[in-house]
Amino acid sequence: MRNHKKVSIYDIAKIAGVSSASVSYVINGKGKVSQETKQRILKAMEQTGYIPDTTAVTLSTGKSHLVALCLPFKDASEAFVNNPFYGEFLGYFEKEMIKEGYDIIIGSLMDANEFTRWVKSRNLEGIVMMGLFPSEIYEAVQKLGIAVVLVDVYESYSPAFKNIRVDDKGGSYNATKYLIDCGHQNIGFIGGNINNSLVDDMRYVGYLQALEENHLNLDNKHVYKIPATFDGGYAIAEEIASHIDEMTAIVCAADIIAIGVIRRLNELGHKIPDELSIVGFDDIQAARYIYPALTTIHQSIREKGRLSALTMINQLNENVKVDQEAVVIKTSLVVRQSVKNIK
Amino acid sequence: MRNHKKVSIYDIAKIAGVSSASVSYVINGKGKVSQETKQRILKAMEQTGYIPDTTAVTLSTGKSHLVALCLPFKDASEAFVNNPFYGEFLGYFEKEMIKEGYDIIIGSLMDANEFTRWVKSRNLEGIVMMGLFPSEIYEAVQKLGIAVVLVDVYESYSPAFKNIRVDDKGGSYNATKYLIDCGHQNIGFIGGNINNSLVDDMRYVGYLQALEENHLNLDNKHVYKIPATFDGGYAIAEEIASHIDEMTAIVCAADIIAIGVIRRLNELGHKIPDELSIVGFDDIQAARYIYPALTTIHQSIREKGRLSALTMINQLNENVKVDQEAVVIKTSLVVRQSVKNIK
DNA sequence: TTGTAAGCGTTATCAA
DNA sequence: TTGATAACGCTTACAA
Repeated sequence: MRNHKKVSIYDIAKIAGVSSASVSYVINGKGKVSQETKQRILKAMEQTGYIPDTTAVTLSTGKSHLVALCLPFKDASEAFVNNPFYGEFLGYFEKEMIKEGYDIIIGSLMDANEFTRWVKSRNLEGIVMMGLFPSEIYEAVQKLGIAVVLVDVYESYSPAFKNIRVDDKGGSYNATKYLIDCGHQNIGFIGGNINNSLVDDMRYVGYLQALEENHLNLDNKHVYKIPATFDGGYAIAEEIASHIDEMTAIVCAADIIAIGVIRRLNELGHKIPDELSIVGFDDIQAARYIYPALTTIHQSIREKGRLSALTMINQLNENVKVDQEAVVIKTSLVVRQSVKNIK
Repeated sequence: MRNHKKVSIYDIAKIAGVSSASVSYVINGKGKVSQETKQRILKAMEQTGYIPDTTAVTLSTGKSHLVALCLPFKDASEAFVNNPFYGEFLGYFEKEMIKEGYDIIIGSLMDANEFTRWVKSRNLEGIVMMGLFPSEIYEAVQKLGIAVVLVDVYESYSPAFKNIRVDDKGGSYNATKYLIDCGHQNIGFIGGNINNSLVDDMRYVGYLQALEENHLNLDNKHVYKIPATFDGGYAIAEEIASHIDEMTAIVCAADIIAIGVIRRLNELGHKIPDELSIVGFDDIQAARYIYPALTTIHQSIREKGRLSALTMINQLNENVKVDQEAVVIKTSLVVRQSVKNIK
């Protein structure tokens, strides 16, 4: 059927004049094989251009060296298109996993049954779930009994799940505090529902906390809840514009929102940051693209991806070092041009 | 070893009181199985929650239902981070492949040997290669004898490779023609090296052709070659600025370049499009984010991803319908605000 | 229509 | 230190 029958450990065993077991031993560095036979085997592998078959290994050991990255969208394309964040995360995550010999496949939002079938039929060794899924999915995942890493999730479903998060509250606090330090007193907030998760709430809480600590009033009129998309920001900007005299600054729970707001405000002839200072959260690439460039809270997607991978690998190797409940990634303020000092 | 030994076709065969072959038959809809036994088998599968093991199927049939998307970067993260385009493509491509039961894994730039090993050990059924790879890779791929789809590549390596491209020349022609129709006569060009491939050349050719057909002079002083990145565009903007009186418009071979140029020009206090009209190519999401929003040539990443998948599936099914050399995706002009009519 | 059994490429147990 | 051999879960001649 296939072109040139592939060479198996039997072939190389025959050539080297040994048993297939010995071949397997030298491949895996297990068992004790004399230097001499080892050399013969190695030479045979060389000659024949032997390539081990991962599929057979998987069938035999149950280890597929395959890990899934799951996104809470019906189509993964939805995620990748609307938010470059997912692509970047995938890139960094994959990079680390590949080093350890794992390949990544992408999963999307499916019902619990489908999900279970998929994971089992592929013999996936682990899954990282970004953002919030319906709770029945977590139950299903738990039953699977494989390595799980949750990213950007505050809800706790199982002590077996490892968590990677960003310091959302602290970041938002710092963003708000920065505005206050720049002399702003009337500061609004635009929150989105990022995956419907508590991430957004935490960012709101950070904002609130900064206001309180500085004895500033919260004016609920100036707190907006919208979809965390460019279009969401674009749309709410009209409303913002009509209240623009009542605030001097606004904090956005996501860059993509801020970008939409700024875009529309520009269109409406408002000057940023002269008429309104704006800070974002995330520091996506596009934050640099716009004018004025967006002052924002940087979260390292690289770190997120890398730590997710390391946490995963730790579990896969079953030599879990630290059993910490969650890894929290620090944020930092990136000052660009969307905030005016009005002191 | 594993929790609860998984149920195999033997288990369900026993329960149903038939042979494992019959079970396999009903799973695959092959062979003739009487309605009666079929029902018994189905019931047993139901009861036990049977889930077929893809790994075993692969080992037995050689079909892994796994396809690779390969990116010409050392780290795939490089691609995903610098250019949201790759993530979007992945999303759309994957969506179609999943419908047909294939999962996708990501490949990067490796040497030919590594590449071959990877593909063979995973029993990949096909690969799509986006952009230009070193030629030894193509030789290696050809030897593999699996389904191959080349995206955005003009060089032809093998008649066995299917090609998906965008009408780069035509798009660029239209962009330039649009400027001319708006009254522009002195039109510059900024080209990047997109994967070092001929894509960029084609876009240049389209620009040239429009100039020629309209008896406009090409002034080589106003043709720039830079890296196709935001920073590339940002950097060249100073130079552009110093010649801004000599041109009224400029066409950029990629949106991301145009965005960098506009960003810097804004910073330098130049008014776009009053002082300089700019058109891009690609229509990435960020083209809408900036102000003024970028007038550009739209290429449908969705179509690209979809057609790549369909072409791949066609080959995998070995019922290749049309043996066309290449699929060319049409482009369209998206008029936004970065071009001024000066007639 | 159904069953038997070999084969896919490994690993790993148990003897030798 | 080595070699037979069963096992992993499925497909598929071939025989019944």
